[in-house]
Amino acid sequence: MIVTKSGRRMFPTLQMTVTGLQLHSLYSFIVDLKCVDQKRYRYSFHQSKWIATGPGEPELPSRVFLHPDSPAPGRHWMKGPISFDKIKLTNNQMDTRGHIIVNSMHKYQPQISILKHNSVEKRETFSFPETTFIAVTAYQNHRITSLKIERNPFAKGFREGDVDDEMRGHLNLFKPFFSSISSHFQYS
Amino acid sequence: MIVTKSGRRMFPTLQMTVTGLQLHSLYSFIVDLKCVDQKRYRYSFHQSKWIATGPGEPELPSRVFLHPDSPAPGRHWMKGPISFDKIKLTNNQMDTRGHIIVNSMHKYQPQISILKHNSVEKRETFSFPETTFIAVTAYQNHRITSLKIERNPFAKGFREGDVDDEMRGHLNLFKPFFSSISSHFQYS
DNA sequence: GTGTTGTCACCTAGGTGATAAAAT
DNA sequence: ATTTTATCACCTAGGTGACAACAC
Repeated sequence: MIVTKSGRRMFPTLQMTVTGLQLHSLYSFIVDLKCVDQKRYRYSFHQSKWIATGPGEPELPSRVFLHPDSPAPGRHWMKGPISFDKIKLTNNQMDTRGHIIVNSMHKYQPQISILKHNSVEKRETFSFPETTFIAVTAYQNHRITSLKIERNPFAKGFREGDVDDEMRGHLNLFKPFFSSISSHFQYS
Repeated sequence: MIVTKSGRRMFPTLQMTVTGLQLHSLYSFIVDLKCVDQKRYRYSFHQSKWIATGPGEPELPSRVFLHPDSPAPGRHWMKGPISFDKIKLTNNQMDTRGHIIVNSMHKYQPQISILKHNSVEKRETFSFPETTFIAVTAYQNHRITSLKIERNPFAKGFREGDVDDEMRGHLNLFKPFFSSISSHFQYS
């Protein structure tokens, strides 16, 4: 995942559906990033894979992303997929804009917390392994670059089309969808 | 104010500051448009003014604009000016997008309501005379058109500049501000 | 004649990876 | 040698009034 000083969105977007909430109780949804191991990674071009290369940076002041709809009744959250597309990542430890701070070349696991606003607050935290990533300031793997260019609408300018837009639209019908990672959670 | 089928923002933007709210009580802010008289208007080019010309259209199904921050604690609303820039007006009576429906060539008075979410709900409605307007599908008065072009950033393409942007920036320092109508209310 | 609609060029605002320069 | 930064062209997304065509 690309990380910049001014903050970069995640792509694909973190997204989830949830069932089992109480229709009229208030909930908040919070995302944070857990550094999965205290290791620095480097990409081996020969082996085409990431390799852990020893002790990483110290843990960073942890920031969280509060979903802008929070707090909202269960009814609202269950209307459809909950999208975290406004999350921005930065490697600037002095960031003042509230973005989530990460160390480049480190591996992260997004965590989602559901906060239930009752007389007693209840917090439940969970994560989906399919959403782990390594933060970078420049892509290390050409196939990741291609995937992002193909799937992110904002990178359309880098697509080199032997097919025009209309034809591409038809072709896309046969490709797996990949503009968000959609996970599901059953609240209980 | 221009009105279209698909919905048009208001310009200048409705905006207000409020004091006197309880810091931790929840409030919602609601805007609606009151048809000030059941009259249709036409613009007299000779007299350079609007003239009432008899009975207007029947009252329309009233729609309201709920400020997207609602509900929020008093503390939030008093942090700074509350902007209603997302309001959109339409003349399409079949509108399905939740925009506020108005009749063209009729005069309207925006109303703001503060809803206090307590054990007992309290609603207080008020309006600022400086924000009345007549809805149109095309500008009738050339001086209004000029004002909008001068002040609305999105209309920059229609400014015919004998001065470049940097020079204009300096000149603007001497002009009265007119990109929003900012009113104040003391809650009690 | 009068008012409305759809389309357009021209903007604001901001999200992409490429690239060269800089930092480490 | 490796990683980071700043800038850029090229997009998405959507807000302007002008204007010609249209409806009544």
